[in-house]
Parts: sequence; structure tokens; C-alpha cells
Amino acid sequence: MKLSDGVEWGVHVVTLLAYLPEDRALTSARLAEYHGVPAAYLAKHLQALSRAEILESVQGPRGGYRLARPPATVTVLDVVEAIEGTEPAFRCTEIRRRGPGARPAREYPLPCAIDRVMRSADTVWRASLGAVTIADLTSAVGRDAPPKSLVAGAEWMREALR
Amino acid sequence: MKLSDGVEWGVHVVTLLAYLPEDRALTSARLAEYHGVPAAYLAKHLQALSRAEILESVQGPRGGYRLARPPATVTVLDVVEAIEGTEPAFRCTEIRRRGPGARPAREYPLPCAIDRVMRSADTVWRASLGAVTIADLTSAVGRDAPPKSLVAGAEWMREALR
DNA sequence: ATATCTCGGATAATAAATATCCGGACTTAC
DNA sequence: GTAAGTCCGGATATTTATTATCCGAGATAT
Repeated sequence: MKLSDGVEWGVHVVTLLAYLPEDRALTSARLAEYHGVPAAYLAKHLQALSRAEILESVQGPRGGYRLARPPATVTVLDVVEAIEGTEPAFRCTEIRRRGPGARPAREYPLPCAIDRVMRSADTVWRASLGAVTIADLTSAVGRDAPPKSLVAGAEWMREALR
Repeated sequence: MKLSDGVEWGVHVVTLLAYLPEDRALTSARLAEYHGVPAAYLAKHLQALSRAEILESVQGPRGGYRLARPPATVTVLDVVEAIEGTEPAFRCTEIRRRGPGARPAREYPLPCAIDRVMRSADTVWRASLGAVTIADLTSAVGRDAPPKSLVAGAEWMREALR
């Protein structure tokens, strides 16, 4: 069980874009450069975030990506699900209905007990991620990041938007 | 993000073995037959459960697997971690320390904010799985399973232990 | 208007994780 | 003691994820 690398990149990208001036955008190449990740693969995940209407793409010169809605309305779960999908990690294959004890489907009114346990864990996991917004992350970054890093980041962005 | 098939098999196997008489064992072939899953691959996961001291293996004729400890002392999390590993699904690669804003490691006293969020979700997920024991599952199965399925299962086990 | 820039999607190559199989080592029952 | 039965761990195959490349469609600044 492992989350795609894209999840980490995606959350970082969305967090960075929260610092972007309203009417500007950053290209996928710039975003890859800033985070030090492969541009081609990041581009793929950015498309997913765009389809999920978390990011908005702007074509042509001075184009790129920007947030499609305010940071306080985007949760970490939104980003994770845009990239990783909404399917639960555990998929019950109903093995209780195979083998010697098997009975016709209608005799199983309730979902498998094991499935229930796994689903419930999945639900609290998602709830936990859904409780944090991108706005929360930017506050945390503002609080925790090395001051010099913030300054350098702001400088980089000024340059990138030139 | 997807859990291995072995997780589902493993939980089912452990649950079934909770019904086994104290001093007997079931071979991996029998367990595979009962659940209708590939024998060779199930065997591999059984080894993992054995290493984790959830199951106990008995070699030679009349050998096989049985529980290493009482069902009430084994949680679903134990089984999941035995098969899937204990590493969190999200692994922070510290991309905040790459790119233009990068600073020397010592300037980052706290873990990355994104990592904290993901870890926290991972923690509640594991806590949720850790709150359910195999004993809970056998009760649930006894309550929910089609009565005829329980009878047939008991009959199968009698035969398998012949 | 047009040349330039950007995303979007398709394709292909590579790496990694997962699933499957097989032969050897060990234990037990007789 | 011995033969049958079982697990164990490594080797193999298959699938999935990651990375790279390319070209077309659309948008924009000049």
C-alpha cells in the first residue's frame, strides 16, 4: 500500500499556488523547477487536478495553472482524491461466497464484516484529510518554514512572473 | 493506493482459524481451497503471518497453520501490518528542501506540515483497524453469516481434520 | 493577423511492485 | 530409520506505476 508520489507533489503545488497573485499563473515547467521534480510526470498530475476543478489552466503566453477556487474551500482530501482516485484502498472480493460454505447471493443481506471494518477505517482516514484545507497548510508553512526560505520563495515567484 | 489481495485473504484465514480446535492445524492448501484463492500465493502470505507470530506453523504430517495466540488478542491491524508492512502509505520526500527556497536541514526543526497531516490520517486509520479484534470478527460472522453457510463450514472443517 | 506559448492527450520506454511458481529443508508419524 | 507431508525462501512472471517524448488545439500578446 503506497500513495503515488503525485500526491505529495500535488499538495505542495496547490499550496504554492495559494501564494500566487489572483490573475497570474505558473507553468507546469516552473512548478516542476520549483519543487525539483520531473516535469513530464508532474504535468500529468496537474491535468488531473485541473479536471477535478481544483486548478484552472490558462493557455497561451503567460498561461499556466492557478487555483480554481479559494484555498479555504479546498481540502487535502480533495487533492488526494483528484490524484489517487476515490476508490477505497481495500476492495472486498466476497471470498465468503466462494468455497464450501458458499450460498446464493440473496442469503447475504449485510456486507462482509471484514469489509465493514476496512471501510470504516477508510472513512476516518478520509475524514481526517478532509478536515484540513489548503488555507490551513499555508498558515502552517508561514509559521514553520525557515524565514529565509519564505523570502527566497517570494523572490523566485517574482522572477517567475516577470 | 491499493491494499494487497493478501490482506483480505489473511483476515479471512485468521478468522477461520479461530474456529479450529486447539491442537490441530490446517495446511495452506486446505486454506486456499476453503477460500477459493491461489494456493501458492496464499502460502506466501501465510509465511508473513507466521513471522509476525499471529499464526504458528506445524510441519510434517498433520501439520499446517493455527493461531499463535487467542483471537481476542489479535487485531485486524496486526494482520494488515503483517502482510502490508508498517510503513505509512505516504512517504514525505522533503521536497520543501529542494528548489529555490531550499535551506540547510538544521533550519527545519519541525516535520513538513503536509507530512504531519498525512501522518495524522494514517494514525487514525491504524487506530480504527486496531480497535477490532479477530474475536470481534468471529462474533460478527456468527451473527451475520447465512446459517447454512456456518453448518457447511463446520462440516468441511470436520472433514479436513479427519 | 500571426507567431509564440501553453495545455491536453496519446504513445512508448523504463522501473518498481505485485503475484506466481518451484525445489530444498525440516518435522512428524509410523 | 524412513518415507511422506509440510513449510520456507528464493527465482520467475505479470501487472502496475513512473518517466520521457511528441504533436495538435487553443489562446494571447504583439
